[in-house]
Amino acid sequence: MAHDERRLEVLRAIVQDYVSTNDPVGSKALAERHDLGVSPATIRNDMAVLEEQGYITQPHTSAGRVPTDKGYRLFVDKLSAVKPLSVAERRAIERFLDGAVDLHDVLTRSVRLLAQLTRQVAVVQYPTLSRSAVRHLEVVQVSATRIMLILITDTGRVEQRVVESTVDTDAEAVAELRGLLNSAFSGVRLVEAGEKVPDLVDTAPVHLRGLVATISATLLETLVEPGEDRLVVGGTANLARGSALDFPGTVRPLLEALEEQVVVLRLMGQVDASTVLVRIGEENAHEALAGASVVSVGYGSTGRALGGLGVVGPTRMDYPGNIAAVRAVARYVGHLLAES
Amino acid sequence: MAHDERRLEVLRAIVQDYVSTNDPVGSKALAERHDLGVSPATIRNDMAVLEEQGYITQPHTSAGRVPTDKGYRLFVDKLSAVKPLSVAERRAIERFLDGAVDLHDVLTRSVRLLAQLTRQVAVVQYPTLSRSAVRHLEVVQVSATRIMLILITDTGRVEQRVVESTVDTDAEAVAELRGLLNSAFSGVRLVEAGEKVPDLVDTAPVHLRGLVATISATLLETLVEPGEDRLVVGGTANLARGSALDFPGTVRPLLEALEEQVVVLRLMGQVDASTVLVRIGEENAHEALAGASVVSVGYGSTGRALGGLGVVGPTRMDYPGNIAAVRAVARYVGHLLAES
DNA sequence: GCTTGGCACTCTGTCCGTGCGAGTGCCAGA
DNA sequence: TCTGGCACTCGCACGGACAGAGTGCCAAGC
Repeated sequence: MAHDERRLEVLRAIVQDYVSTNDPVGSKALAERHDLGVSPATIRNDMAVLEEQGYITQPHTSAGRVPTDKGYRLFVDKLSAVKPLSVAERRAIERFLDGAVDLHDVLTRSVRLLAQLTRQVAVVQYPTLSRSAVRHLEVVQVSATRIMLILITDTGRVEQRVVESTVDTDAEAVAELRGLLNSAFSGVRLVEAGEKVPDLVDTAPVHLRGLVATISATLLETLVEPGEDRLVVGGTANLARGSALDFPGTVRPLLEALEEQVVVLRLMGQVDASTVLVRIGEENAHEALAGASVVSVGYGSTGRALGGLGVVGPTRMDYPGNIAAVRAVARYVGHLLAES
Repeated sequence: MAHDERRLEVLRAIVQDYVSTNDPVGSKALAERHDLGVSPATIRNDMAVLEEQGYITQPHTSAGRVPTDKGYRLFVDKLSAVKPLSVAERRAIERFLDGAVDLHDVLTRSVRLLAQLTRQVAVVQYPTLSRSAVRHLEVVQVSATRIMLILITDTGRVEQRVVESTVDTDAEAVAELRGLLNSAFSGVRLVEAGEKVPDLVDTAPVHLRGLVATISATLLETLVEPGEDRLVVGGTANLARGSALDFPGTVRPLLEALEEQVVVLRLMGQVDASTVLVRIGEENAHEALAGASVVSVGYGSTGRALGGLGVVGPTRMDYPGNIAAVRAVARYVGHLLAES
């Protein structure tokens, strides 16, 4: 079946040429640029079969062929080798990320780096709160009747809430409360901490019980329904590059989806830290992303993903390169967050 | 000088028509749509003068006239009345912003709201750290040799840094340190707090002196060189609306500038809370913004601006409407931040 | 049976010439 | 000072011609 093999080789060549030139690719050009060992006429026959099978299509008669979503899918699954990053790129990642001072800084730098490496739109999700643990709970008295609760997670995220209290509170009570909360919750996963809140009210020393009761609702809310997960987006300027060619109508729906965040966050919720997920065109099951591909992976040192990151671009993208870049950045971010 | 007056009336009509229709406007259309009381021929004479003075220009012979930057400037300064927001809009602002739980939430909502009201790109600056005061300084022991410093400002911003310590530290010392820092810095402006750091090292109790010395460098850095000011951007999808018409080449440089942030932050540094600043086209003195206008104002309750917010769009924008929207949102954000 | 060269066919993108309409500038008259 | 009229200038849309790219098919060769 040298037959089938060559046909796949033709598909690979089509994808590679189309990705790099952005022109529908014809049989003659293929024969010239690749050593397929056969004439254009033979390639034409193969192309006819590939088209019938749905891997490629022609925009119009007398134009070259263009891969379909299905064609890219086959390419990604079977035809593309992992493209390792160059030493220089690897070093650039380290240099770029090493100066980060806190979580926000790490994520901002990552998103820029990723956008630069791939020349696509990059997205990085904040570490999911539901998978994080409490590092510290801080209580600050803002005024006589207002208390601020600050949650710091093991990944460095900070969430804050202000609680109105009907009773006056003194500094000593605040200190006690702080101790109470931290001995109860430090190191505990957020979900589990949430479950423990009712217990806390019951077991608190009598003189603190009122205070604990007052803050418990807000505390619970902070722990179990923490502000929606956030997303850092970068490199949107890359959308304005070949837009007319890459995105049929306009980039507007895509920009809207990126700002809406919720769509992308749903995608990011599906990643795990070991395998890179590639969603091509219609596979995205969301209209705004139908013309786009998403390459994403989870980051996190221990195997469980703390969050996801990835790139969004036209289906006509350099999959091997983007997969490699996304994986490399994710790995490095994972290391960084494990350290801090 | 009824002369000059009518001529200005003509300019105003041109700006209004051009903003709403996006077509170069001719003398005939002008005479029809506005009650200027004179014939198209007269208007043509006025237009010739306006063109000579540099207020309007024609894209090519036999096209209508289009306002120049100078024309918009005159319109903004002299010809446009403040357009008060409708009650419904005012109520929408309140409804939209009232549910915010923390600073990030306030700013994110504001930027969305502003983008929606103006149909332009909206930007909101985080409260400038240099103008904020310390609300609370928190010290958390992360491990035996690592301490995390957390700065909470009176505007609700949170900055965090990890300090490596060579000496082991116990919980009691941390608590003492926390007390020391807060009694020294609570309520003090960041800049001034930074100046007090050396004193602190000298006056600290002997048993804490080593610890204080260890953290003082990081503390100083956190107080006086706090992470660059941040910007929240929203509504970039609005750039993809009439782009071909509004922005000559492409929106790419503009998107890049918005992501770079530094250019926009510099603009925001110039605002104050009382007057709305309008920069039109070339006035922006930055290439990427040369084809755009920026409407910005500071927010903050007390008169001193905590930060800036505004919109960026094509020079062909609804100035009165955008000015009103920007001012209204800034006022409301100021109230919200003063409360919390 | 697979491959190849040749050939006719189809379609797009481009160039050019034409006609139309919008809008102007100028001038003479009110 | 305003107004109506008129000639003039362009840009743009339309349509036909043309070149070029690429295909599909067929008959011949290995």
